[in-house]
Amino acid sequence: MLFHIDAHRGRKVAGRIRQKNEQLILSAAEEEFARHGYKGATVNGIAQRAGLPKANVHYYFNSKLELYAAVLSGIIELWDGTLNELHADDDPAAVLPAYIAAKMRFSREYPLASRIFAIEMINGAPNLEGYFNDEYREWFRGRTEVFRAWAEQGKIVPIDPAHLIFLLWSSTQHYADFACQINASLGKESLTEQDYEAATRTLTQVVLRGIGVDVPRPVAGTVAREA
Amino acid sequence: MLFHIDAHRGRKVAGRIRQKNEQLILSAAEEEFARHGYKGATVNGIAQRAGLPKANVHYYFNSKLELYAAVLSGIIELWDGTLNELHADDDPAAVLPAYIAAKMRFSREYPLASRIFAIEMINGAPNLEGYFNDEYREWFRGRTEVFRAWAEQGKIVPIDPAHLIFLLWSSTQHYADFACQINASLGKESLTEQDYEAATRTLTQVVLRGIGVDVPRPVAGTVAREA
DNA sequence: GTCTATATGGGGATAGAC
DNA sequence: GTCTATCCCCATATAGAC
Repeated sequence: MLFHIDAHRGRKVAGRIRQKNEQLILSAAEEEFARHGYKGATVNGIAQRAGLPKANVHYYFNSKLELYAAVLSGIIELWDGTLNELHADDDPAAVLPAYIAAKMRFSREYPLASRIFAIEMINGAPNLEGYFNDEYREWFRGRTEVFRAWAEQGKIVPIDPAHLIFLLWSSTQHYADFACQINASLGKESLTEQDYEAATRTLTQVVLRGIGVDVPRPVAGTVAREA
Repeated sequence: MLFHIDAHRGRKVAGRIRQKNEQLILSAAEEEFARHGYKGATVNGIAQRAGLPKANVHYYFNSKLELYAAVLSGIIELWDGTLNELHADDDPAAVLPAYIAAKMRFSREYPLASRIFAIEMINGAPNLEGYFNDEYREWFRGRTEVFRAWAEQGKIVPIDPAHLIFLLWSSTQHYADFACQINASLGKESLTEQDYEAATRTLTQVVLRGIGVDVPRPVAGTVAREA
């Protein structure tokens, strides 16, 4: 609780340094938490990865738990949203492929976020007390209604919407969370752009066809059968 | 390294006690590792759950890591096998529903095993060095060949077999690993037998239809529309 | 074989110099 | 704002009595 003397110039510089360091720490923490879980990650490891002494981590984030909470809240912000793009009057043949592609892109771009979230779920979400509340349940019910409406309008076959959503979530997140097993199965160090395209295509194909929607022609620009 | 005096009766009793205690510890360890991860679980917690003093855990399993390895190896034994039931000359319409049902049953009966395996994967399988070797890769390739053969015989539509397998794995394991989120979404404490039936049915329906196999009528004995 | 008491190390957190 | 040195707790592991 110190106040600085030279407010105008001092604060600007300090603010910049603070912002930079906090970001450094958050990125390092994300990596460590994803690799070792909450308990397994150490403040020391996070500090080293960030290139800072351990005490600085405690300076910016009072405790390890507080730091974890900050990482987690950043992830939650990223999380929601995508599924909200689907509406009852949409054409599933158009919006579902977009949704699957978005989720796959997410798995590829933010694998660490996906893994931290997954570990949190597996452990019973001990740090997300407030997240799964009545509001969440209502939101989910609203999302299932979209699929139910599609079925009623004959756009898709009658299907249990909740379990279909779970299928979409699991199959896409799998590419981030189980990357290790996937790489081993395919005999690669990591997946290429083409692998992700193949995964997205396969998933889209099975799901759309699976709910009775005609599979659209590949989007212009996608490799079709050159390989 | 003590030897007992009354060998014949003593050994039998000792063996029985040992077996019972080792089983108790393994079960307790499974629970703790699944809830808190490797580092997060404590030998104390495991001992308490098993109803034994901490030192006894070290007596039966020399170190925490050794105990974890024992738990993990039990899981790996359970793991493989199911996918081996599929053969090129099978009828996918018959064996795929059985496979999906078996995986779903596994998720329901051994959720802890599934979660420990999942955490291990997310962390990059640090304790499964030997597992993902050339033999594994070969095994996986063999499994993909089954689907390729089905496609060639016109039993299913042409599809990327590897990604289809990932879809089967992810969507079924999800019910064990993300039970927390699933329960919250459905507004339940835990899923009922009916929920699992609905999940299995939905999954089977989407996948079979998705790869161009006629969805079979519900198996005799299954509740069809009473609810 | 069982259990209490303890050694040892590592990790989170803080004091206090700069 | 930054960083070194240190405190203290807790977890693994073991020694040794019973």
